[in-house]
This record gives sequence, C-alpha cells and structure tokens, in this order.
Amino acid sequence: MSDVARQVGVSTMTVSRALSQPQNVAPETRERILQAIGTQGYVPNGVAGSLRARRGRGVVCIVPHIANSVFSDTLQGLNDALRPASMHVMLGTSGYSSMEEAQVLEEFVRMRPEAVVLWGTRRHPKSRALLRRLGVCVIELFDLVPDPFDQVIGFSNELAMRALVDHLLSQGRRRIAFVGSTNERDMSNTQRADGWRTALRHAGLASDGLMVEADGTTAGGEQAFRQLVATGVAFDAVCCVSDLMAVGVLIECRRMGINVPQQLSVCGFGDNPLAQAFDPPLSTVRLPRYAIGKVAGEQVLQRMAGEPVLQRTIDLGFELIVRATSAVL
Amino acid sequence: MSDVARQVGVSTMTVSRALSQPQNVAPETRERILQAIGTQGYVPNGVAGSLRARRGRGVVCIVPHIANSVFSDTLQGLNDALRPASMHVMLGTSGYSSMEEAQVLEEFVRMRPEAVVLWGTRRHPKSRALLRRLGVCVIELFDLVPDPFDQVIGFSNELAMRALVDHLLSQGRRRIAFVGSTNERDMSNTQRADGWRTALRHAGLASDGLMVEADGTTAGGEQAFRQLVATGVAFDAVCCVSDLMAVGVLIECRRMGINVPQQLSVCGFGDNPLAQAFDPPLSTVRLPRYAIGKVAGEQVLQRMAGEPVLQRTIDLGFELIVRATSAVL
DNA sequence: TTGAAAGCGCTAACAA
DNA sequence: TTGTTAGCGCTTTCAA
Repeated sequence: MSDVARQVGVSTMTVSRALSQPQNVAPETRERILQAIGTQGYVPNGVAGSLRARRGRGVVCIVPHIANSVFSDTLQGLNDALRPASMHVMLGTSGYSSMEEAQVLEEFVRMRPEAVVLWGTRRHPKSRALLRRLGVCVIELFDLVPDPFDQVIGFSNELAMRALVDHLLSQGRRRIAFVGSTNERDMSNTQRADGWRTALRHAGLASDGLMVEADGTTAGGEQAFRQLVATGVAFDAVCCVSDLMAVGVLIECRRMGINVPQQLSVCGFGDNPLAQAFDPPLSTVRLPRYAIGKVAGEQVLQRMAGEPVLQRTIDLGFELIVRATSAVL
Repeated sequence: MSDVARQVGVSTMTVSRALSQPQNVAPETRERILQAIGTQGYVPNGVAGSLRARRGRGVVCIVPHIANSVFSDTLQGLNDALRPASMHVMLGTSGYSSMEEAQVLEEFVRMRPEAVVLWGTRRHPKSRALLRRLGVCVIELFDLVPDPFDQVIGFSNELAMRALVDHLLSQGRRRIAFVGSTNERDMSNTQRADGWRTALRHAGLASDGLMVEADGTTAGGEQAFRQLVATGVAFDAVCCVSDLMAVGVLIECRRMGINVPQQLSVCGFGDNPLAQAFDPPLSTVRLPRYAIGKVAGEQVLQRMAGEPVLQRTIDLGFELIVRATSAVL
C-alpha cells in the first residue's frame, strides 16, 4: 500500500480511503490511485484489515462429512448466500463427533469469524463455552429444536416421518414397519422413529415388534429387511430412516420376489437422487437442504447488518414425494 | 494475551513462548500460564499471528459447484489431508466460469493463503497474474495437462474413455456411439470425446454420425438417445460422457423396449452412486476423486515443509468398472 | 529463563 | 480533501 502511495505522491491513508470510502477522495486523486493499484498489482492485505477490525470476514461452517449430498447441498446454499457479500466459508468437518467438532471449532475461532454455522444441535460443553465467549451469531442447522443455543434453521424430522406414515395409512396400510439406522450419531434417527410411533399411536395402531435397525447403508437395509421377515411379524409397509436403506429394502424385496407396491409399500427419507432413478422409483420426503444453507447465510448477513432476530427457530418444512413404491393400489 | 500475562505476573512474550516454544519456558512458569489460559478461556488471535507471519494458515479451494459429488468428494480429501496440520480450507465456487473464479480468487488472496487449489486448468489471465505475484503453491485438479501452471493432480479423461471403448470393442461391439454434453464448460467433454474417437480410429472404425450432444442431465440423455435413433444410423453400443446421461439413455431404452446389454451396450463415466444402484447396474469408469483432494493436501503440506516438487504432473489413474450394461454377451 | 522494543499492514480519530 | 498518530495482538530480535 505504501508503494502505491509513494508512486501517486499521497499518504497511505488516502489510498486506504480511495478503496473504502471513495466519495471522500478527490475524483482525480482517486483515479490516479486506482491506476497505480492496477499497474502495481496491489492486493489489499485482508489479514491486516481483519486485525484492525478485530474480526474477519469468514464464516466458520462445520459439517459432519462433506462428501454427502445432504451436507454439500447445504454448503452450496451457504456459499451462494455469502458470496455476494464478500464473505467466505471456512470449511471444517466433525466426522459426526462433537468432541472433534469442539477441537476444529477451537482452531477456527482463532481466525475471529463473523459467524459460526454448525450441523445439528448436539454440542460439546467446550463448544458452548467457546461460542458464548466468542459473541458472534451461531446458527445451527437441520434438527429443529424449540430452544436453540442462538438460532436454528431446519425442519421437523418427526413431522416429516408422521406425514409419510399418514400417507401410507391413507393408502390403507395398517401394519407399518420402521427400518432405523445404528450409525446415525445425531438425533435424526430417534426423531424419525418417534414420528413413526406417534403416527401409528394416533391411528390407534401398534408399533411393537415392527422396528428393526441396522447399519445405515444399502447393505444394512437389505439385512434389516431379512431380519424383519425372519421375525415372522406381519407387515404391509416399511418406512426407512433414509433412502439408502430403503433402496436396500427394495433390492431384498426383488430378491425375495415380493412385489412393490402390490404386496408391500416402501418409503425412504431424504430424496436422494437415487430415489428418483431407482426402479421402482421410491416414495420419500424431500428436505430443504439447499434452502437451509441459503437461509443460514442470509441470516448471518442480516444480523451483521444489525437487524434483530425475528425467529430463533426457522422451520423450512419438507415435501412429501409420492412415487411408485407407495402408489395407490 | 496480556490479561493472561498480568494474571501470572510475566510478560506477554513469556505467554507467547509457553504456547509456541514450551521448551524455552521454565516448566513451573509454563504450568501457571497454561492454567491461567484455561481459567480465562483465552483463545490466541490467529489473525494477529498471520499478520506477523505475513501469511495465513488457510488454503483457498475454488471448485465449480459444491453440490456435485465429484467436487465434494475431492473437498473431503483435501480437508482430511489438511486438518491434521491445523490448516483450514477457504471454500469458494466459480460456477464453471473462469471470470467468476478470478473474482473470487482476488478476494480470497487478500487473506494471504498458504496455497491455492483450483479445479481444471483453464485460468483467466487475471488469475494467472495474481497467482504468479502471490508466490504460493498452486495446485490444479482433474484435467491432467503436460505443462501445468505449477502442479496438477488428476487422471487422463482421454485414456479413461479409450479404456471404456476398448472394453466394448473386446466384447465384439463395432458401432459405438458417443453421447456428449453441451453444458460442461470445462475441457472434459472434449477430452472424453477425443478418447472415444481415437480408440475407434485405432481399431480402424468410423465415428462419423455416431456423436450426439444434449444437456448433461438424465433428461438430456433420454433426448440424445431419441435423437440418435431418429438419425437412423446403426449402432450397437453407446458411451456417455457421464453416468447421469447414461442413466437417461437406459431409461429411454427401457421405454423403447431395447434390451441392454443383449441388443445394446451402454457405458457411463464417473461411477456416480447411481451407476451401481440402477437396474441394470451401469458399466462406468471410477475416478480418483477423493484421492485427488487428499494428494493435493499432502502436496501442500510437503511443499510448506520445504520439500522439492518431484512431479509437476501427478496421474492418479482410473478404474474400469464393468457391470451389467456391458456384460459379456 | 525472561523481558523490551519494534513492526507486520491497515484504518479510526483527530488535525490541518 | 488530505495527513498524522496510534494501535489492533502477536512474534522476531536483541539484551539482560
């Protein structure tokens, strides 16, 4: 910067102003400064600016695992919202562990971010203490809870699963099983199972013996379905905690010669690209993944602009997607 | 930091040393400093540290679009490699535009990153000038070129497509069509088409009239296939520029009552999760997406450690995945 | 083993 | 409209 100032014959302060408050610099001077910046290829030092401002222009975002379309869609939304404001995303992963999240967070907080965006609402006590001291806005994603740390954006896992079960009930299904996952370390598996149980209870139906759990993969879905069949319990529909497991169930059905949806309805959760492409196409629930990230970014910007927090809990809803695996009989 | 120093009764310099070079501080003093840090919840200011060091601990990574598993897998690899070294990823997107990439890059460079990781090898002249001035290591991903800007990590699109065509030739296919995409703004579509053409030429076969292009989606694949059939040209195999388009081709085949692979072989590219799950499972090429990111991160760390660049071009290869759509007849 | 001084590059506040 | 001063929080250098 001093090089530019020297070349133009002004002080560094004038160069600084030409960049940040151009209206306070004589047009002719500004012109010469901008030209010198161009020829010298001067790029302002944002680190120094952040030190002075006592806060950077970064937004920390820690997700469990980047290579999972749920998270990457959300990251895309966050990025799209922040880019026009010249903010950048500092990306980290927790590997589904709140302990690891706390460690990553501690390191990232050193860069004095403008905001912190985290997945889920399970926080290590260290993270809570750190975030409280940091004093910037903290936005939690996906698991809607009534009393968030600061602000939460998501949808209700329980209501979404209830909508799925209600849909199956409306199709005349009465013995609706649930395939859960053993490796979802956040609360969504529990919340979805609760939704399934509640919907059945409201309809006056039993859920006993109708729940199986396995690894949250396609293979896990196959295994869970075999397990369910092996118990000998009667069922005419299966709700799965994820599309991946539902695809496993469908694969196993095909192997066993069970006709879907004639003999059995199957539903997934999440609207993975697979759900649409699979044969038969899978009924599922579409989640506002991109919107969650986008709205999170917009909230960050609004709060930076000093606007008050209107809603601590923002429900972005979900969409029931009925496809062939639960078609009308 | 001065708060901690005051509480312990030492200078800030001693606190700084207790953190960065503990062996140069009396064990007893160090103990008291660490304790004070704990009770006060002091978190070092990384911005100030970076200003002093004249370089941050961030690695800029700009990909075309985060919500695409090719890019998110690579980001995951980069993140995994960098995390143990306490480096962080500053994430940006170019939307497949080198102009937009240049703008994002300019803003990110202000934070004085330790390294820059970019997708592809097409750069805006402004980006090149900026990167040259920056003077940090620049790693380009995916499109292997012989003479990269600094260092490139990827695989050969052309060789991968040739391997696919050679596989079809070995199965007795002779009239092999190519379904390309009109919206891939990087070079990979061209390189893959070149691979297809070259493989046919080497086998003494014609490629004229056997290429169609459409939007790079499932719907585009369907449309391209209808177009190909409509031309009336004879063909016994179709290579697609992506799995998504190949799935579109398969959907259209099913609609037209064409048996795959009895009447027609179909191949995709990329090994999207879809490829395995689709019915019939799709033959394709698996790309080292995660490894590309991981190796990029490792290279950054090695070069930070002062190790020399052994290979400017790192070829991580690919893997031919033969599934039902091109099974032996 | 510890401390004092200086400065990384920028900008708020005040002065001219 | 422009310049001067001071300091953001840290660490390198030199001195004790």
